[in-house]
Amino acid sequence: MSRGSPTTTSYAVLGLLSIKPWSSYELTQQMDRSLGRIWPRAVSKLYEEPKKLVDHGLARASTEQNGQRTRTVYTITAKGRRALATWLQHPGEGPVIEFEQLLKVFFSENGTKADTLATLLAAQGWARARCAESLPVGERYAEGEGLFPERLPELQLTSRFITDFYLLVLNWARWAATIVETWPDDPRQATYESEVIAETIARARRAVKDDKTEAGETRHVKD
Amino acid sequence: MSRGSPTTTSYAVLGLLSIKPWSSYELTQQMDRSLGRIWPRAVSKLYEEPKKLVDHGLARASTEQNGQRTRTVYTITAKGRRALATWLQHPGEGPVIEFEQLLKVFFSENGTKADTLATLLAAQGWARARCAESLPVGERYAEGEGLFPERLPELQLTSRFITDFYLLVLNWARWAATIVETWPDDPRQATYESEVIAETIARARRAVKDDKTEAGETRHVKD
DNA sequence: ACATGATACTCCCTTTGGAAGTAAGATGTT
DNA sequence: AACATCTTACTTCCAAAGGGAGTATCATGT
Repeated sequence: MSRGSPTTTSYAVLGLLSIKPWSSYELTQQMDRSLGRIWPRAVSKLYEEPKKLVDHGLARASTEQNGQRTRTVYTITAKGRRALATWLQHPGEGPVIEFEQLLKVFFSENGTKADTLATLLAAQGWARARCAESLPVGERYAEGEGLFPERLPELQLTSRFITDFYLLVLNWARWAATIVETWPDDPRQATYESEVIAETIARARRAVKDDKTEAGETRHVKD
Repeated sequence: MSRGSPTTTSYAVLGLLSIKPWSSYELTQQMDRSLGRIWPRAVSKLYEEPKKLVDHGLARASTEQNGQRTRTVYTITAKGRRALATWLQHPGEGPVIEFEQLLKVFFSENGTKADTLATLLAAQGWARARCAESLPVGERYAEGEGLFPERLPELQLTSRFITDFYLLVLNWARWAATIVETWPDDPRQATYESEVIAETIARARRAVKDDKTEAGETRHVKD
């Protein structure tokens, strides 16, 4: 009656258990607040996942009583810690993105200029809302009051990616809106700018060729 | 015997049909080459989707014969075009990202410094490989030879986002590697830099506050 | 006392991923 | 010409996952 082999989601939950024991409700909350930004999972599945970990011997469950209510707390096992370490030995897959607003921009010619502008505005709003959610969390860490401060070496890396991703969405949507503003009302009559294409090609070319340059930090500091 | 209501994937396929009729195999190829970068879908589902469109009256199927082999070609209907236009009237959801390598960085303390560096190197490789795939496509468009050049007003917008996303992954992974290089062998003994946290906060703060600035284009040109 | 929100889950049905498979045509190699 | 390999053109199957709807109990607000 053993369930299928552990998935990446299994390891995500196991990784949280490596920090401390969590109740299943707390796990869903914690995923929603942090990991869900880079590995989003439905709540129902988050309740199932720890049970699978227990089946595999990677975690233990204990039940607590609060009046008529029970709460299940999960704790990582030594086998779980070893499994996590083994999982970390393989680099994992690159990012997968699903961007519905961009999909709509891709098919703009089937709608109106106003549709496209509204979509780009919504993308901007999305990015800002994400940053607005992140800010107080970051500020709490800066004040020395964030959760699990011993994890800040990792958190500084992951939060930088997440924030920059939001900024990418925001800046792209703003830039794209300046272009779509110049479109005629019928998107089918829009024209493109060869310099935009050329700039995009130049950026991709630099990435492919920049194998030898360790300029990452310089670039980031100077932004 | 009507299937469930159209999904975003349905509209993605319908959008491709709005450009021209496609056989189901061609649809899978085209998704793999272009739309799959921002709306990835499994091949098996891509074969199913056009059948659903036909069920809903949004497309028509016709069968062609090639020796003993048949091929099914799908064509959008007028109802399909209207449905697509209606779908475009609603802005859609912001991006969802699943980044397994970043998840592993998040749990670095359970592995070794070398694990983390390998993961960051793999992320760089991923980004470069994606740019290397995109380059010849972009260059073909620059030479005036790309597919569906009448769609270049849209393509210039979407390809910019996609390329900049790859660059984000590449530059972040390089920058993160410079930091992880300074870590001790045991990641649990690593320290963080408060300036990094502060910079991330500053970036998020600017995004939330920059409601009034239309600096998108300037920023992009100056990069 | 009652309403509302939070805690703490479960169930259900649809969508989706991806591996494995089948079949026939086209091209390459000997 | 025979065979191998790749491409075209799909289908099937089972596991993973999404998300809505639901139940029950505690805690807080009015």
